[in-house]
Amino acid sequence: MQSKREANRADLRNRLIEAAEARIAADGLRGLKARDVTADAGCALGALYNVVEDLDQLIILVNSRTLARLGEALRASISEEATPPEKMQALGKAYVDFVLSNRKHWSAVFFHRLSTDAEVPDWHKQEHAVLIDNLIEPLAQMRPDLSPSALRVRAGTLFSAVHGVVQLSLHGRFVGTPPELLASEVRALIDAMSRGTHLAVPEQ
Amino acid sequence: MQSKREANRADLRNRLIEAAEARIAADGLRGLKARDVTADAGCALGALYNVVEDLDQLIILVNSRTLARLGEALRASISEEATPPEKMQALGKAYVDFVLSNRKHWSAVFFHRLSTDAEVPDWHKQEHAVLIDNLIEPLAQMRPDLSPSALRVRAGTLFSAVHGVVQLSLHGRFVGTPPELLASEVRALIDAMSRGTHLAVPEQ
DNA sequence: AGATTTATTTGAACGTTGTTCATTTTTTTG
DNA sequence: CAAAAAAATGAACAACGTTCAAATAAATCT
Repeated sequence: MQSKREANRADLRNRLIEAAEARIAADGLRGLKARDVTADAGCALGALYNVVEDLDQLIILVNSRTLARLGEALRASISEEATPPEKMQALGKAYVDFVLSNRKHWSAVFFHRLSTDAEVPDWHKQEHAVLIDNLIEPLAQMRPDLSPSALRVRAGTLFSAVHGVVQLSLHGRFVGTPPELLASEVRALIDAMSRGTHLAVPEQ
Repeated sequence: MQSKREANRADLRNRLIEAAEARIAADGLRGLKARDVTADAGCALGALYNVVEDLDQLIILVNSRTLARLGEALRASISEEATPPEKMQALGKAYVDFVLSNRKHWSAVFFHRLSTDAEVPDWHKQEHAVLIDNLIEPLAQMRPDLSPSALRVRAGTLFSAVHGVVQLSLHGRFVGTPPELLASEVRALIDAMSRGTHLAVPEQ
């Protein structure tokens, strides 16, 4: 059997991901050093490259986990009996809450840029869908005129707008919403966009 | 006279800023290397540190120029006789246009993070005010109920929302607005927020 | 103008990165 | 249990940003 090899490999991989996750939580993306994570995971420096392509790919694996956790938080925030506008507000609040209690991890998801040419793998791009998946159903109820594809577009715009407010509030210089007003401004934004976004999305 | 010293100093500083500006335009923030800019500017590697604190500070100086150009583009986009909603739409369009034709420089402004502890100098934080300055007057006309400070907050939120849509459209993975729909989605967003943002901003 | 002091420019050298690869160690196979 | 295959190791490398003693240039003084 070759299961021992595979098991060890998977074990080390997980230890590295967890070490990287902890380092990012503590010191942010910039605080992630190959020598630190390998020391934390209890392996040699070079071992990292047996189990993972790159430091970049290790970051992607951590971001993948973060997106999964965020997706779960968003999904859990909507109760079946809420009205569509209530669901949207719940999602907005859940997003803000998640960001506030996972700031470094959230920054890693949205600030990480690949070093050189390399492209973000497709499977990881797809994982970002959790950011808008839960928006589509309530939005569809409020906008029966929109086609499924137009709905996806508008949901993406809605998320992006909320995300922008959150991001500049925490990372922006001077122009962002003051953090103590973040929650209420996001509420106002979602309110405005839920009620007021009645311009059509051009098809095709 | 000691003007020759000062002149040379200022000269080199400008050459370095321009070299850095060109490198950022070509290769982005990650493509900015001390050895490259000093070679481009025609000085020794160490000379950079006589004239500028840091590579980070050099980036800030480039970003400062970018913000000035952006501010000018925004100011120029509003015609005196336009209605407040028209002014807002003009600002939104001007922002999108500027980003599209200055992508790398714009990314540098919003993605640059200082390496270590150091804080962004206050004068540079203040420069970001150009992003919302032109929004306040039309917004004030549409929302006479808001106090000056509430107006600033709401203008910041409005800008942040538009900025988020633009950013995730260009840099986002999968969830952002498709670039070909960016202009129309920003229009819809501004329309919604201009007409619909009627929730109060809590004072203090 | 020439000598002296003062300031600046220089690039070799340092410390810290991510990544590689010959060698050693471990695991699997015969 | 020996031979073959795979994986783990950490020294070495290249590419960074940054520093600093030495060299060069500018300003000041007699």
